Amino acid sequence: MPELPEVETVCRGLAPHLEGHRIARVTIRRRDLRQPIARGFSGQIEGRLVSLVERRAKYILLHLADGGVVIWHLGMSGRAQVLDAARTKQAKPAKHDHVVLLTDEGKSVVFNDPRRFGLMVLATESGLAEHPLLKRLGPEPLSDAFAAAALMAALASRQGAVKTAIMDQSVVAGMGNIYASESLFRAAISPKRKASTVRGGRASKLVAAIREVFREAIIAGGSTLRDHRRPDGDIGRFQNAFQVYGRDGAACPGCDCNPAKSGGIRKISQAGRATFYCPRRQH
DNA sequence: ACGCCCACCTGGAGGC
DNA sequence: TGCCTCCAGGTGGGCG
Repeated sequence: MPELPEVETVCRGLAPHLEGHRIARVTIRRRDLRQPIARGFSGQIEGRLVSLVERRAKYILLHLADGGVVIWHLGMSGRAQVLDAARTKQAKPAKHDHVVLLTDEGKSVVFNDPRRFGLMVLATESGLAEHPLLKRLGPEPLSDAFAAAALMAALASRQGAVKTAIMDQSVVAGMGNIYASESLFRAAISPKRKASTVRGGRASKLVAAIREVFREAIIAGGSTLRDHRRPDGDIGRFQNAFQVYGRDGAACPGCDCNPAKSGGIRKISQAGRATFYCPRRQH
């Protein structure tokens, strides 16, 4: 499920309930996620103060005041839900609720993940940048480090398709399958174009398109196809703004190509993932 | 080093 | 209703 905008939305929803608060108790109902939750995890978290909630790529980082960091990934189907004190008291765990963080205000933060592709591990603040999960991540697309020159350099040696390349987390941190198609559409670049040929004006357009799509999607609270929810339970709205994703057979919103006359949005498969694009508009 | 294929896991949708 | 197949927003290991 979650790509950069969804994870950003989750972080912003969690922050008011966690920052400046202590984690009073940790309940683990299943440890066998993508990486197993370590035996000592609860003991190392309980009683500690959360100083900052932030996102890096598709990871949620819960910084603890005394030097630890919880690295949390939602996988494909993960959700983070905040329950207020009253609901925490009466709530019985739902199916696939794997971890519950109880705060000093009596609220709970619940990690629910049916497919268990997510993970939650404890790292140290000092070793964070070199952590195996984080050390190969590329620049944050909404930061100044993500510029046309940097993107060009990252793509220069790549012989494969640009769509597959920008989904590599070392190229664009936080990119995922939906926003890759949407960004390439906005930049009018074919997803099949060889990555190394995205240079100059095309690279600049792609950088701008990626930034624009992510910014708009964050404002919309992300995209809800099935699983994504804000921590308060609300769904995102950006799925209503998709221009190509999931719209194969429809007319392209950027040109007048008629689906009945072999125009319209096409669906293809690249590296095993669905890609949507308009062959008339994107080159 | 890169690129492709697959596995990991559950559940929803659609066909018969 | 039930069974079967396919598909899904991510990641990384194995292989060529």
